[in-house]
Amino acid sequence: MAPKTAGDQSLRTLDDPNVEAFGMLIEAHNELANATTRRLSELDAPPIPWVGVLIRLARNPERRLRMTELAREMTMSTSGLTRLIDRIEAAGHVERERCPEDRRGLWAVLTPSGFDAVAALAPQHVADLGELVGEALDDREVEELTDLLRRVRDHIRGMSDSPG
Amino acid sequence: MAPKTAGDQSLRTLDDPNVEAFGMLIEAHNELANATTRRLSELDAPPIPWVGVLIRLARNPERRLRMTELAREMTMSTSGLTRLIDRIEAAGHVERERCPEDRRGLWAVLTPSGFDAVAALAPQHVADLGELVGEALDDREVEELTDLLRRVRDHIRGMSDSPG
DNA sequence: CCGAGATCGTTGCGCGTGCAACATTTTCTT
DNA sequence: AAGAAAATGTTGCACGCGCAACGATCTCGG
Repeated sequence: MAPKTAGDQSLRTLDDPNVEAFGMLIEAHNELANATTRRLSELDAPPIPWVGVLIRLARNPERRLRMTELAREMTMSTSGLTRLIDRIEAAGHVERERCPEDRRGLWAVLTPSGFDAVAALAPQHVADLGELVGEALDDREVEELTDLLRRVRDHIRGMSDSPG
Repeated sequence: MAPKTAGDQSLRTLDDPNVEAFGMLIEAHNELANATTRRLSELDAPPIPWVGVLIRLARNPERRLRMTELAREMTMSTSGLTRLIDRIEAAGHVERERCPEDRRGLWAVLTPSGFDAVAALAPQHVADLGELVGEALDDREVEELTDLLRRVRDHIRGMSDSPG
């Protein structure tokens, strides 16, 4: 019998369901993000963060969202969003509009060009995700996955709102 | 009744379970990655990618992995991994070792210092994830989440191995 | 045995992001 | 009403990553 290394015990701690879930979340995310990016770029559609912004704006009845709110929904820093909107605005898909009732604030407003861009990429995007996700999981499982992820997300957001 | 914008129909396509799951995967991943990074850095533990490398090396009985294989497991490019290992090696947690039977290849080998680092951060890491994930989901749900994510990951990996 | 092609890991380069600091405006406190 | 504190969005800066190109080595076919 080969002698064990001294620290083996400490490592067994890492055989933990939550750690495993975390690792799998990272790997699945990376695989899915890479695959989706590849497919989008083959149709010279914009990269994923652009799509995230455009979709969120398009879903809103007003076709507009405040910068900070958009950053929060995108789970990214406000400075990151500033540059992101810079680029999307340069492409003509979005415009900044001053906010009357709070003169610090800005609206990110979807332009007609931006709307067309979403409409153009949507079918292919849906088809891609159907292939990448829908083929791996049946309908019920997809909904379950969404539900589990949402609960994790909301739990963490709730913690950082009132940090321990 | 307010008249509808012309393109509204196209956007309804985006109300798709797979798209929703995709969005939730990104958001949950970002929230979890941010929260975990914050907690690790409070204990001046290394950032997440370091932990990913160290854990994978520590789990291996030989305490070593080939660069390309490690990159594949980390779901990152080999060039990205080269720099990552550069930094971890500079910190003394890993060493590169030439591969006898394939003189192109290198082993990334965990050093005792690297092993200690994993052992030191493991308990806190497990506790953090217990709080971030385990509190949001019960045991069965965590395993279900892991299973669903693994199946998505493997499905995509299978597709890119034999691309359409 | 030799050459074409694949594989391994590294490098130059550009890009997208987060952090800290900032000006501006709003909100809270007293 | 006035000053402190918080919130909004932008900027300078540095960092980590992917892509393309590369030298080195292995593999396979003639």
